[in-house]
Amino acid sequence: MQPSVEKKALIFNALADKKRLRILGMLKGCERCACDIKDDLCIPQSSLSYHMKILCDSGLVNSRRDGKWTYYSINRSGCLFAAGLIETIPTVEGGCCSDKKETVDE
Amino acid sequence: MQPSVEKKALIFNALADKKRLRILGMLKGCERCACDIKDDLCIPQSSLSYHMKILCDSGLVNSRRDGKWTYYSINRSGCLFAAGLIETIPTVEGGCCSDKKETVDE
DNA sequence: TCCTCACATCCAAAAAATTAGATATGTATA
DNA sequence: TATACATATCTAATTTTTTGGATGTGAGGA
Repeated sequence: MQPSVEKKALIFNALADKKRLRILGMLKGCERCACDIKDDLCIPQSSLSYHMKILCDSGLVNSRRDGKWTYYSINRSGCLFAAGLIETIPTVEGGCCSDKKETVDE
Repeated sequence: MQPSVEKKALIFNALADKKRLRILGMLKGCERCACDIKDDLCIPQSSLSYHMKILCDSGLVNSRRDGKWTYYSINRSGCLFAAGLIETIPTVEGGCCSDKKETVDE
């Protein structure tokens, strides 16, 4: 079953920001702590926290507390889920719009 | 090669809005004219035009003029491209962050 | 040509997202 | 316990996005 438009918007909104896309790029293949990301991006700590919350709430990023530090990493299954949402955009699952033929590409 | 963060943000931003997600849902499998979408969504014509421009500029939707009407449809290759962008979020292509091992899921 | 229709664009107001300093919370260390 | 540190949350200001009426454009039809 497809999630609600609210849930989808939450996920894609997390991806719709240049800073957050850079953060995801920094998390490729490796876990990183907040201060590390903050230094690389040269943004205030409160701003980093704001963006990390959006990324975590979307399910695209995991967070893990270790003592004083918070480590972030890519949530692979969250990313696959999001990719799947886009892949199904062109597909008709239940039979919409009065059984018209599917559109051809260009 | 990966597109710029600006280009990625443009694409995901198009998907990050409830109205635009509903529009994409309406275009599943069939082409629709602007007035048709406007009536279904119950929004002013200028607002619909605004959202359709964002969707077209992102490459997710095609537009076709036929006389007085403009028909919109899903751009399948645009959607596949966008899905691919998400799929590659967890993958390391060039070897980033000092050769650390890739993170495991959860 | 004049008129109407479908749609795009313009513009100012409203709403939402982002920023960054201040403050709060939780953890380790002395 | 007192302190320092890392991060989360709060808050107001700023920026960006969205809205919707007004206007412009281009395509038919009379």
